[in-house]
Amino acid sequence: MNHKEENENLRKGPWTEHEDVQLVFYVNMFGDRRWDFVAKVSGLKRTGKSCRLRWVNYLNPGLKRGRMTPHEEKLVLEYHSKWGNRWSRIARKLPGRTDNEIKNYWRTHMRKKAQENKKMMLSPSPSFSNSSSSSSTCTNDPTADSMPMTETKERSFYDTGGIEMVSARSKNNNTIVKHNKEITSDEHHGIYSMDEIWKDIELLESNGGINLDFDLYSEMAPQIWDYSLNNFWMMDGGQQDFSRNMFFPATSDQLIG
DNA sequence: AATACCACCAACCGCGTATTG
DNA sequence: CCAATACGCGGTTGGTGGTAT
Repeated sequence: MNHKEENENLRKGPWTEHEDVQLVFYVNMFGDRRWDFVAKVSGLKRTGKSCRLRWVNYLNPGLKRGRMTPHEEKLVLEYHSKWGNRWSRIARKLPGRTDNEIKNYWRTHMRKKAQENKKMMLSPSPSFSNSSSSSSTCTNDPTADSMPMTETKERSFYDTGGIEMVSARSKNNNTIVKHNKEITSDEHHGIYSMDEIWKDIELLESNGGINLDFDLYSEMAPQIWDYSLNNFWMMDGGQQDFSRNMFFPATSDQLIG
């Protein structure tokens, strides 16, 4: 198959449960690193990039679900004031939260704040000191309208600096950040270790080997979803012991419901 | 009941960086 | 050292469900 045909066959848009099951299975098999390989070998008509994103933002069992707690909100504000839009870096400080989640949260949160601020500007009140939110005590007010918009590129209204932003924006600094990537316990919190994965694979193999051709959905899915329903995601940050759980997420309905 | 609006979230895209051959 | 490929990050968009009018 040539590249053009491959591209034409690629799926986009929302993931189906079937695809999720398939991806989870193959990530269990091969780990969450070689995404192009996983994408190919799984037979999913998705790019490695898309697979990675789905895993990182949704299927990863270490993820927390539900609303941000006040404490998390505070942390987001705190770290954002330090680092600016370094979402992945901030996410590392909030176990179970993804950069995407934090970014989305910030966007809606800040949009609200910006609107509140505009109102304040239009009808200034003597009682104005800080906006209603419990948490915005950081030195550089993260609300959009306070930010300069006249740089080489127009900035999004919520694109703020943060103390380290100036240096962090330079290429060199970026590299340094990556090389010195802090490996904290946060990063490993709730993540199924490779050892455990390989153990599982060994187990599978010892139980008659792995048959990649079987119909994953019909063969695996019922047990997976049953299991996940009863044991997996716990909403609102209840005690989570992911390491004891297998890797499978709940369906969207279960997550919402 | 219909619709308009808003908030939230999943997913895509482009680009820079890291890795590999 | 260089080019190709893969990965990761940040910005943006589009869909969906809930709420207000």
